[in-house]
Amino acid sequence: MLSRTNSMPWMDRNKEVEETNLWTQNNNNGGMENKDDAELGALSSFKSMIEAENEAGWYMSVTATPTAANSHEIDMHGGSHLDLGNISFSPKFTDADNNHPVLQQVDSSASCSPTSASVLNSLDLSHQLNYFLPLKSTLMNPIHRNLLEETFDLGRDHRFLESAFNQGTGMLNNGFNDLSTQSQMGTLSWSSNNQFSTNNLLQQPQSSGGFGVMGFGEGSMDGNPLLLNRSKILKPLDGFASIGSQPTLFQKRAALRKNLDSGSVSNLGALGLGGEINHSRSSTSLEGYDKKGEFSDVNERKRKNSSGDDGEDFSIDGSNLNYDTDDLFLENSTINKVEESGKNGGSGSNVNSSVTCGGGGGDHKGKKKGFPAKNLMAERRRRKKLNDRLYLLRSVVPKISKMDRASILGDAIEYLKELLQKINDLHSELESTPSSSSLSPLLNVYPLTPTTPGLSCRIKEELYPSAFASPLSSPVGQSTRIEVRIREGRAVNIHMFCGRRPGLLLSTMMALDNLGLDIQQAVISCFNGFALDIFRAEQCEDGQDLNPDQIKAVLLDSAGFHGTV
Amino acid sequence: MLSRTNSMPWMDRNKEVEETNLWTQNNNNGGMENKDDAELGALSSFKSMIEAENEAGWYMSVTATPTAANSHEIDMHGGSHLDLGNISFSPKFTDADNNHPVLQQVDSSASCSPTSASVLNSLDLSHQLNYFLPLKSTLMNPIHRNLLEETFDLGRDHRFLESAFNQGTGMLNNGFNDLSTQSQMGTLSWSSNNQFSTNNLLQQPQSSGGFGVMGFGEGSMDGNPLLLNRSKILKPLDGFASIGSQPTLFQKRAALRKNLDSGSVSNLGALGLGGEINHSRSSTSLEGYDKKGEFSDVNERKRKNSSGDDGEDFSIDGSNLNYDTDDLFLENSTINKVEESGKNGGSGSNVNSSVTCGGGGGDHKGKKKGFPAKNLMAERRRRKKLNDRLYLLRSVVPKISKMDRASILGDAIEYLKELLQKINDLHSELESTPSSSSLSPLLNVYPLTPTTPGLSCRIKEELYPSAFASPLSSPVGQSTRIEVRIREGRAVNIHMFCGRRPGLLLSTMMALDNLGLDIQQAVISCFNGFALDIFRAEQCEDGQDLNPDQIKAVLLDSAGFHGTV
DNA sequence: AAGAACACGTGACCC
DNA sequence: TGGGTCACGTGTTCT
Repeated sequence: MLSRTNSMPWMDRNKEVEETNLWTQNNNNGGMENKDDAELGALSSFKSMIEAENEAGWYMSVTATPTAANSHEIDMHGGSHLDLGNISFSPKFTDADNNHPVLQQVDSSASCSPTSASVLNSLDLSHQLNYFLPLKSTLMNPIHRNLLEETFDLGRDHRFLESAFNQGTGMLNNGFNDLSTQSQMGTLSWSSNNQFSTNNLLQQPQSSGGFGVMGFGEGSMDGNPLLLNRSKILKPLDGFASIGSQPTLFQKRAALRKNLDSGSVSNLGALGLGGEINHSRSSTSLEGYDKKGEFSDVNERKRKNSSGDDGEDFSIDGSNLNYDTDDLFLENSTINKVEESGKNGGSGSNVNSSVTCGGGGGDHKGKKKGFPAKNLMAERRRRKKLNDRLYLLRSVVPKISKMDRASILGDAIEYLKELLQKINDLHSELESTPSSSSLSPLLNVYPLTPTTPGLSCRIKEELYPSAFASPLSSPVGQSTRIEVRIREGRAVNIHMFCGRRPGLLLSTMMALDNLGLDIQQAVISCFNGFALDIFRAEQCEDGQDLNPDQIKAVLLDSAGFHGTV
Repeated sequence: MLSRTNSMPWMDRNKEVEETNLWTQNNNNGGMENKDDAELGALSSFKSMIEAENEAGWYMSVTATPTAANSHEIDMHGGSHLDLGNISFSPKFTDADNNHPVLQQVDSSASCSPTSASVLNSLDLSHQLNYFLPLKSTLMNPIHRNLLEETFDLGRDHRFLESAFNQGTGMLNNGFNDLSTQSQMGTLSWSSNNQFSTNNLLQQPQSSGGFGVMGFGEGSMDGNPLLLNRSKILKPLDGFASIGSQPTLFQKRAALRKNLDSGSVSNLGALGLGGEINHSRSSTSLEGYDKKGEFSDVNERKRKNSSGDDGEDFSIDGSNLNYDTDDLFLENSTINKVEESGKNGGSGSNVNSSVTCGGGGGDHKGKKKGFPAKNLMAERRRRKKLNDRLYLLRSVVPKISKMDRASILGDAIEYLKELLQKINDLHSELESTPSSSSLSPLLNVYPLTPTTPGLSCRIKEELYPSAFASPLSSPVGQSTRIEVRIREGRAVNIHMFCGRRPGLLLSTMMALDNLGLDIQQAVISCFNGFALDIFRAEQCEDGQDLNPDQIKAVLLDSAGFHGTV
C-alpha cells in the first residue's frame, strides 16, 4: 500500500535525468590528467537486451551517445578510466528497420592517457566478444556496433547466462587490433527493435532473460543495465511496457508511465515491429515500478525523456543527445522528487531527510544546505557508471556463472587467472621452442608474465595434471544442444552449441538456408566449441511452417549428430 | 551536531558483528548447488595493508578464517562463486617476526563446486600476483601467503596505487600452482604489525594510504577492506587507532572507541611492534568515526569483538573463529542498533523507517515485521563480499590507475583485453614455431584461443593493413570493410564488416569454404550489419597459398560488393 | 519464510 | 565550493 503510494512519487523521481555514464567526452582528453588512467577505449560498450522467455516483461535499454558537445561526463571528472576519449555519432546510424533511434556510445579511440597498460588500447575486444541476450520475441536487435561504450545491457537472469556460458559459448578472440575501434559509428538510432551494439557476444538466449533497451543517456541508468534482466529487474519494465513500439521509445514510455498507474501493465505492442516491453511479471504493478532497483533506472530515464521531450531527444542524431539536457532534467526531477519525497518507495524513509533541498525533510539534520539533491544525482551517476562497468566486465568474461555482481567479479577474477595461466603456458611453450625470442615485442608490455627472458623454463605444464576436467571449455565431445523456438509469425530463435568440427559452420548455414530461414540476427562463435545463437531468423513466406523439432533435427544432422542430443 | 549524536549509536552499531564473508565453508560443497558457480577457489584472498606515507593513519584489517566448523558463510548460501571450499588453518602460521597473529583466509582447494569454469582452480594466482602495499614505517609485513581468500585489504589511496602501478611494480607470475594454496596456514595471529597475507603484491608505499588490518570474520568487513586506505577511509581508523597494539586489536579498538569520543585520536602505538593505527586525518573525531564508510566497517568489527570477546576470538587457532559468534553478535548489535536507531549517523533518516523492528520508526511504513535488522546484516555481508571481490580483482590486476571502484573495474577490463591480445599474440607466435602442438594441453581448457590442434603455421605476418578502417560496426550501407591477414603457414585472420543482407552469411561461408579455409576460431554476428571476425582459419593443405587480396576479393564478391570497398 | 540481491537516498569525506 | 566516492541502512523483489 504504502509502497504504491510511494511508487507514484518514484514515478516522478524517475523523471529525474539519469546520468549518462557512458558519455564519452571528446574534449576530455585534457580532462584526463591521471596519467595512469588506462583507457578502455577500445572497449565498446556492450548493450544487449534480454528478453525473458517465460515472462512477457521486457527491459529496454538504450545508450545514448552524446555528441562531442555534451560529451563530458562523469568520467571526465571522475577517475573513470574507461572513458573512451571521443565519442562521435554519425548521423546515419538510425536503424532503417525501426524508426526508433538507438543510442549508442562510441568508444572513442584512445585519446587520453597513454598509460603503461594502455598499450593495447587499440585492441578492441568488443568485436571479439559479443554476448547477446536473447530477446523474447523477435525484438532483440542487438546492434552490433563497436562503438557503444560502456553501457551494455544484459539480462541478468542467471539461467540465461549460465546456460550460455556453460556451454562454452565463450568466445573471444583476441586477435585483432581493430583500428575500427577508433573510427566509428555513426548515428545512433533508437529503434524499438532494440538494436544494440553488442560488443561481445555472449549469449545464448536461453531461458528467461530480461530484455532491455535503454541506457539512454549514459547507456544504462544506474541500475537498469543488464542486470535488470533479473526477473526482479524485469518487472520494472512492466510499467514501461509500451516503450518499445513504433513511436519513440521514450514517448511510448512516457505514455506508459501515464498509463502505468493502472498498474499491471499491458504489454503494448507487438514485439515484431516496435520494441515493446512486456512486463515480465505483472507484479504488483506500480509498486514494483517505483522501487525496483534497476527498473527504477528505467523509469528514471523515461522520466528524463518524458519530462524533457520524449522521443526526439533521443532520436539523437548526433549532437542531440543531451547530457546536459539530462542533467537539467535531473535537476528538475530532483526538485520534483523532493516535492515528492516522503514517498521514495524503496529508499523510503530516507527521502525525507536530506533530499529535500529546502524541503526540510523530516530529518533533524538538514545540515547540508540544499546540496543533497546534487549529491543524489552524483551518486546516481556513480552507481550507473559502476554498473555499466560491471556489465562491461561481464561482457568481456566469457563464462559468467551467475549474474549477480559478486559472481561477475568472481568469474572475472577466475577468468583472469585462467588467462594468466594460459599466457604462462604459452610462454613456456614458446620458450621451449627455439625461435620465439624476437617475435613478441608485445609481451613485454605486460607486467604480468613479465616476459622475463631469462625464464626459459621448462615449465611445460607439468603443473597441470590432467585432472582438469575443464568442463567449461571443453567443447569437443560436449553434448550438442540445440534449442529452437518458433515465435509468432515466422520468427525463429535458435540456440545451438556443440563441439567444433571443420565444415560445421558451413553445413549449419546451409542447413538453415535449406530450411528457408533467413538469419537476421545472430551471433556465431567458433572457438573451442561451436555456438550458434540466432536471435532472429525468419522463415520464407513460401515454406510451410517449420516445426521446431524439424529444425532441430536438421541442425543436429548437419552437426553430424544424427539424432543424438 | 546531530551527526555526533548519531555517531554514538553507530558506535553501538559497530558492535554488530560483521559477517565473515570470507569464511569458506567446508561443508558447503553441498551448499553449492549452482552448477555454474565457478570457484575462484584458487584465488587466495588478497589482503594487504597500506600505509599512508604522509599520514600516520593505519588501517588494520585482518581476515579471520573460520575453521571448518563455522565455515558456512555467505557464499554457501548465496551464490558467491569465489568462495573457496575449505579453509584450514595450519597452526604454524604465525609470523615469527612479530608475535602478532595474522588472520588469513585459506583458499581451500576447490572443494566445493566443480563448476565448469573452475577447471583451473588449482592454479593459484595469488602467488603470481603479489601486490604489496607499502607500509609507512616498517610495519608492513605482508605475509605472503596464498591462502587468504577473498578478503584483502588494500589501501585505497589513489596516490598510492597509482604510483605503484605506474612504476611498473605490477608483477605477476603465472604459472605455478601452489600446492601451498591448499595447504595452509595455520593459526592466525593477529599481530599489530600488520602482517597480512598479501597474495598479490601490488604496492608501493607511496603516499597516503591507509593501512588496515582487520577483516576479522569475513576478511574485511564490508566497507573496510582495502579501500579504506583512501584517506577518508583511513580516518575511520583514527578512532580505532589503538587497535593494533599488543593487546588484541579488537580490544584495543574497543578501548579506542571508548577513548574515541574525545575525538581526534591519538595514534596509539609505535608502529614497530604492535600494529597501531594512526588516524590519517584527525578529522572531526567521532562524527567521522561513525559514519565513515569503510571505517564504519572497522568499527563494526571492533564492535563485534568488543561486544563479544575481544582478542581471543580472533586469536583463532582454528576453530575459534566464530562465524556464529559473529552472527550472534550481529543480532545483538542489530537489536542495539534498533534501539539506537534514529541516529544512524550517515544513513540517517532511513534508520527510523524500517530498521526499528518494533521501534516503529518514524516512518509510516513499518511494514516489514522486524526483519529489517536481518536484512541489514545480510546487506552488510553482501557489501563486504562484493568489496572483497572487488579488491581481489584489483589485486589481480597489475595496473590500477586509480583505486576507485569504477577504475578498478575499468582497469580490469582493460587488462583482460590485454591478456587476450597477448594470448593471441603468443598463440600466433607459437604457431609459427614448429613443435608446439602437443605441448600445451592446457590451452584447450580455455575458451579462448582454443587449442585448435591443427594449427601449425607460421606467422608471417604479412599483416595487411590495407585500409583497416573497419570500424566495427558499420551498419547497413556502411562501407564494407574486409581485412585479411595471412599468417605464416596457412593461418588466416579475417575481419569483415558490411551491411547485412539475406543470404550473406551463407554466401560468405560458402566463399570461405571455396577458398579452402577451415574456420577454426571466429565470431560472426549479424544484426544491423554483418560482422565476421575470423581469428583463425586455416587453408587446406592442398590449396595454393592464398593471397590476402584474393580472399578479400572473394569475400567482397560474396558480399555483393564487387570490388567496392 | 528466511535469505539474497539490488537500487536507492542519504551523510560523510576528499579534491 | 562542488562534484565524486564511499559505506550505510533501508525497501523491494526474487528465490
